[in-house]
Amino acid sequence: ELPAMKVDRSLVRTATLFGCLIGLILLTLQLVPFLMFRSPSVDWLPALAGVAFLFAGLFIGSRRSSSTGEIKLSVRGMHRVPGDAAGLTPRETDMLMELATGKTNAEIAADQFVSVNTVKTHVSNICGKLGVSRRGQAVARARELGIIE
Amino acid sequence: ELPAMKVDRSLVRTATLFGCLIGLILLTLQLVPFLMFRSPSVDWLPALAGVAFLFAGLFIGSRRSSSTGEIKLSVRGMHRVPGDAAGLTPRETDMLMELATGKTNAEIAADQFVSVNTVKTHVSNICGKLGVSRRGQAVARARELGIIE
DNA sequence: TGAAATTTCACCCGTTCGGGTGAGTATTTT
DNA sequence: AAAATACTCACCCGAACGGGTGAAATTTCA
Repeated sequence: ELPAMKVDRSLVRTATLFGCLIGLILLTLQLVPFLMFRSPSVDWLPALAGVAFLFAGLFIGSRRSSSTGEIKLSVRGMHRVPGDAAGLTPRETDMLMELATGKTNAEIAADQFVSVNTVKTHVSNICGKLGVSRRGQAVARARELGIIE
Repeated sequence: ELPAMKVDRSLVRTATLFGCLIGLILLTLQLVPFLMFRSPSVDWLPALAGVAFLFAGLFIGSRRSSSTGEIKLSVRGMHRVPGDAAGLTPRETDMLMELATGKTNAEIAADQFVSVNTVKTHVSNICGKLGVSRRGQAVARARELGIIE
């Protein structure tokens, strides 16, 4: 199998934000004069490019799997992450990293672009797999197992 | 100043338990024949020794300050512990160690022989000193600062 | 392609946590 | 001895968490 394209998670996030921002800016630059000054001369090419950037950003951002450091759409297979040893799925490992920083479920949800309920489910599953009952214990256990740091 | 008598925290706990156990055993060995067989010949010296051991164990156990690794009644001064750097008191460092294991306030309270309210106060103060708002963040921050591990 | 695994989300309910306030005791320092 | 610091405990309330159940969409893999 091909080696997965390694991309830093923060890099992915930055790319996502920039993609969205560029898209919005380009879009705004085209829409504002049109709406404000009734200017009939609108270049639709930059506008379309803006929309494209926007969706590209959203697309990449929504599919990023940060724990593996890979973008899902790049390659498949070869997912050997620390969490595997404990039977954790890639997504669960993501959540575990967030847990280790002491974030609330709401904060994790915002970071990972999912709902609070989803985060709760993941955390619950993590606790089950690590044989603990609370998030704090999960972090401590994960450290013992070498999943973290 | 005299150097503080260094005593490992688990050692202190062990000493406490053994003190209590020895006291109870000695006491039982004297009381059982007395109560069961109405034996009038009771050696009171071992019995008293048992009581002494018992109270010694309870005394040491109740005053142990585990974070410093010192027994409070030993010496005073010279309290240089990791937590000092962050302005944490010895007791607060104790609590921090407990926090890192993911225990609940109730569990910590039981371990440290204080009330749940006391634990809450300590945790709250720790969070304040570390500039965070939740216990999970406190643990993460403490790790960054090298207070833990 | 079809079964298994993963990821996503919702709702309820009881427990735990965090923030604030106040206060008494004990220890250390000045 | 007085002041400062540390430790202890209590109560209230809103927010966060944990446990359980159910379910649908997606992805992975045989």
